[in-house]
Amino acid sequence: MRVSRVQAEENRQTVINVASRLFREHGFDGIGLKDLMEAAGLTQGAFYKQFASKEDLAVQASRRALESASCRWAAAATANPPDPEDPLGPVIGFYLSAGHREERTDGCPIVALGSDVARHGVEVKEPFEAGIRTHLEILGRLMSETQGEEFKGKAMAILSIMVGAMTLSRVVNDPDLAQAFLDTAAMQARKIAAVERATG
Amino acid sequence: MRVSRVQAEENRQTVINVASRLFREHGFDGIGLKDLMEAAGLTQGAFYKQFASKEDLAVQASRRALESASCRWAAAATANPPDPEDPLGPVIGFYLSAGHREERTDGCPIVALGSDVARHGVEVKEPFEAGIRTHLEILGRLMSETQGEEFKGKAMAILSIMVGAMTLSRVVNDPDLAQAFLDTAAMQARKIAAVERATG
DNA sequence: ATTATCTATAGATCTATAGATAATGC
DNA sequence: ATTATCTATAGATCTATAGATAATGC
Repeated sequence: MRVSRVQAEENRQTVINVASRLFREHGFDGIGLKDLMEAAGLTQGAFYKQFASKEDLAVQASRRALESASCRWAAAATANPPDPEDPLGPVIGFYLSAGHREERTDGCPIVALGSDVARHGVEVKEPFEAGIRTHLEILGRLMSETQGEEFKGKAMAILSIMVGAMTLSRVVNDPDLAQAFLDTAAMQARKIAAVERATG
Repeated sequence: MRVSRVQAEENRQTVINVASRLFREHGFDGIGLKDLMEAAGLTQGAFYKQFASKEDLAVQASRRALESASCRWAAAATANPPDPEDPLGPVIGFYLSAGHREERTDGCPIVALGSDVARHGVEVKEPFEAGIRTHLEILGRLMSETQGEEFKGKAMAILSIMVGAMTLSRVVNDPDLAQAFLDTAAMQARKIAAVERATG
C-alpha cells in the first residue's frame, strides 16, 4: 500500500490541484474530504498524512488556484504584441468573456471564492493577496508602456471592474443582462486604461 | 405551544430576517437550520411548517437581503440633494467605506453571497437579479439628471466597480491595500459618471 | 378540530483519528 | 524500521420527518 516518496509528493500535488478546482466549483464548505480525496484517486484516510486540516488544504488549494490564474494572465499579456491603442486587449479578451462566465471550475478564484474567503482568516487571505498583487503588476505593466505613474491606481480600478462584472454576470438569470455586464465593463476598463487626452 | 396566526407569520418573518443576516455572515452552507431557528427564538422542529426546504429559505432570505440593500441605496440617493458635480456621492459614501468593508452581516448581499449564488439555481438568482436591476435604476436615476441615454451602460460599469472593489477589499490582509481598492474605485466611478467633456 | 411549535429521532454526512497493511528505504 | 495508504470508526452535525403537546379558531 505504501508508495515511494516521489509518488507520495505527486499524490499530494494531485490533491492540491483537484481541490483548487473543486473548491472553486462547490465552495470550501460545499465539498467534503471524502469526495476531494476520491477525485484525486485516494481514500479519505490518506488525507491527514499530507495535510494538517481541511483549512490547511484550503490555503494550499487557494495558492495553487491563484498561481494558475496569474499564469493565465501573464500568458495572455505576453502572447500578444503590445498595442498602445488597446493595452488591456489580451486580458479583457479571455476574462470578460462568456466562456469564462460559464467556466466556474477553472475560472478566476477571486470570483469563485471571494465571498468564502472574506469569511476566513488571514491564512487563506494571504495567497489571495499575493495573487491579487501579481494580477495588479501584470495590468500595470500593460499600461506603463504608454503612461507614467498613475497606472497603479488604474490597475486597481480595472481589476475591480473585471471582478465585479464577472460576479454580477454570474448571479443573474437573464443572459442578455449577464452579457451586458461583461460588455460595459470591457468598454469602461479600456477607457480607464486609455491615456488622458488633453481636456479642459 | 401553538401560537396565533399573526404570531406565526411574525415568527416566519423573524426567521427570514435572521437568515438574511446569518447567511450573509456564514454563507448558505456555513450555518445550519438548528442555529438559524435558535437565533430566531424557535426550535428546529418548527422549520418545515414554515418553509419547504433550506433552499426555499435561501430564496426568501436572499429576497429580503436584496430588498434591504435596495432600500439603503434608495434612502442614500433621496436623502441628499442632487449634486450635478458629484451625482454618485450619496451611494459611494456608504458603499465604498471602511465601515461597509467590516460590516459583512448587514452589508451588500452581492458581495457577501455572490460566489455562493453563482453555484445555485435559478430560484436563488431570481431575487438577486431583481435587486440588481433596482440598484441599476437608482444609479441611473442619479446620473440621468445630467445626461442622456448613456447612463444605463455607465450604471452597470459603476455597479461592477463597486462590487469588485468591495470583494477585493475583503479578501486581502493588508489594510492599506484594502483601502486603496475602495479609494481608487470611488475615484474611477465618479469619472465614469461624469459627463463627457468636449474632447478630440 | 385544527395547527404552530415542541421533543425526539432517522439516516446521511462531516472532520478527524486509530490501527492494519504492505511497500519503500536504509 | 519506517511510512503512505487503506479500512473502520468515533463523535459531531446536517437536513428532514414523526408524533406529542397545547393553544387557537371555529
